[in-house]
Amino acid sequence: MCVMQAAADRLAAKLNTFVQLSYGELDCLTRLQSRPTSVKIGHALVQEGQTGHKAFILQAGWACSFKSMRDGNRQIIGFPIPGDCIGLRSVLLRTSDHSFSALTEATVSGVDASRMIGIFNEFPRLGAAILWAASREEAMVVEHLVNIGRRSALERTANFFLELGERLRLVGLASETTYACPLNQYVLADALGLSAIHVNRVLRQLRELGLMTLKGGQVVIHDVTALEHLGGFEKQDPVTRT
Amino acid sequence: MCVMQAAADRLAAKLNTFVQLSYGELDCLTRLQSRPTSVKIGHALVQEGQTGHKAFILQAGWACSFKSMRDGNRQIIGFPIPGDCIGLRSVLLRTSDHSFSALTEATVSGVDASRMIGIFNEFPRLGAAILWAASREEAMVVEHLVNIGRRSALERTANFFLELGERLRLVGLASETTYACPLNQYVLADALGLSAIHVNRVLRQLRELGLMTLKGGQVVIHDVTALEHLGGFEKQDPVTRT
DNA sequence: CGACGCTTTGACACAACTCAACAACCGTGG
DNA sequence: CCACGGTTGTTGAGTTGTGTCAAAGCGTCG
Repeated sequence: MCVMQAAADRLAAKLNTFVQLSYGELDCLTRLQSRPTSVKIGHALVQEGQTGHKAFILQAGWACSFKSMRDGNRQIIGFPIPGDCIGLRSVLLRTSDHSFSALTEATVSGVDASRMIGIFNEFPRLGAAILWAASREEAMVVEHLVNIGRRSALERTANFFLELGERLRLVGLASETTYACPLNQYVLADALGLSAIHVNRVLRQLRELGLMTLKGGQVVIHDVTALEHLGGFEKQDPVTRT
Repeated sequence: MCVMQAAADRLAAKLNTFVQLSYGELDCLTRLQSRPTSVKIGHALVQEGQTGHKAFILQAGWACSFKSMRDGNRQIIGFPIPGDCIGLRSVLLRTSDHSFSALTEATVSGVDASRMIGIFNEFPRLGAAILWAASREEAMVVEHLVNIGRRSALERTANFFLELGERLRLVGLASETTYACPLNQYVLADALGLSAIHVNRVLRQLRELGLMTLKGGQVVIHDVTALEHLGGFEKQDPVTRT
């Protein structure tokens, strides 16, 4: 087992949960990525409408993917956390349909787009693993869609923080009831499809109900069961390997 | 050019727009699919939470993918149209996170899940093409998310019918200004994140503004420019082949 | 210290939901 | 042929959730 290697490279660690990767495949993944570089806060990684991009693997820090609209509003699609791919789709579709920007100082490794396609010839299993990762990402977007489309602001927010917590826990960045979360109320509003002011009201309500608190970039969940019930949250199935 | 073959199989036709497929690859696609079978209206193709499914290619008719919630509500994720994959993700993730059901009489071809994985070894380029198709699908979900999250009911509905029209036009099922659309107001409500009654009011408004009409399963767009402006609609980029 | 970013609060407006009823349409069976 | 029930569409009245505007509180950092 290549534990060290897996720990050093979050992408490998992630794909490895899906298919058991060989040394050759792990090596290919390593060569695919450039040396990690750091990104300043607020800096855009991928611009909407751009062509011929790179993709990135987020190694540390927080980012968000979003689409901005003509009226100046924006909708945040998701928050990549360490280990997640950024802009994978833009490599395949050749043109990005949304932007990415760093929410905190972050470090990313670039992935060479042209070599990406070549992988499918050289290491087909790796291709399947990447497809699997893309599918997981899409499943998250679907969850997000359901959340916004069919839940009230309160339920929606509860669900959001539970889901985020679960994802962070999978990569060791959250405990059972607490995690660091640098998202401010404006960012949350853009993610939840609410106004920033209403996010504030909702957070207060969650606090007053004794369910959870977001203060100083720290989420603390006081009553997991009640919060899960409110948010209509169901635990994810564990991953089965192929 | 295998025009006949491409026309006979909608999946091949679709993937072929991305990578130029060889005879071997086209043949593989054909073998991958079972003989088309017909599905009764309202019948479920994939059940949420099921494991070990097949995927399907929709050859004719309408379907929808949706997630249902504990309170009986549901959110429709998308409407596969002929040529689209159904349940591709459930094959990869091994467990489906949402359901599919037929909205009209439909015909589908089954795809064998186990062989699906094998494709990546035998025909890597085909794997890349499938990944590309999955990416397109995800881009549609993202559009849907933005639509629901950041647009008013009126804008949202306008955008929805324009987007649907464009997709149908790509497969020859819509003209510039009109297309058949068997979706009733309840279904539209579940897709747009609105109540059925409000959908009715919005449709009336669109009608009274002289923008578009939905009557008797037929969408007629009266003023494309104005509708596009209202819905914040931007035409898709044409596909570039690899 | 002031400036700035973020949070909090209140008052009010408006969009969208709910409930309740009715109208049009369509296939079915008498 | 008409009467019927079921489904879908239509409309109005009243309620509620969420957005908007305006202003003040708080921390942090220069």
